Amino acid sequence: MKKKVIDRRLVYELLKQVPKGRVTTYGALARAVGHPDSARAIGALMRSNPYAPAVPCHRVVYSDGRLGGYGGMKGAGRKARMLAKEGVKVKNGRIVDFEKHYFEISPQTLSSSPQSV
DNA sequence: AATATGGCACAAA
DNA sequence: CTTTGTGCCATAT
Repeated sequence: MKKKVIDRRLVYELLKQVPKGRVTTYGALARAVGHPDSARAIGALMRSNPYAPAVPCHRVVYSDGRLGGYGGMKGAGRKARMLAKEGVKVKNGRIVDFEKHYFEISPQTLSSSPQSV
């Protein structure tokens, strides 16, 4: 039993590893950090985004390929614009070729020791 | 410490 | 395909 605390640092690091013009989902990100069920938690971390703008939280979208939210689901339009500017085409709130722009994050263990049990 | 909020995911209809 | 409802978790105040 380990602590069920998502490593903020790890989340940001993983997110930072997402190249420009590429997008990922909270779920995938959550998995990358070792919390496959904490997709929402990831959003929670992004919400405060203490590492902003070092962390491109705007590159994180829904698993459905939609944009998701941004500032209370109000600045989603802005997010779309940013992504479009980076090369991710967004059409009517939906990412074009989402899976094509989708970037699967590698579960890097960062500086922590994996110590698999 | 507890409540409210929130930038999600998945299933079913 | 769209919409509704539920479950999960962490943050901020």
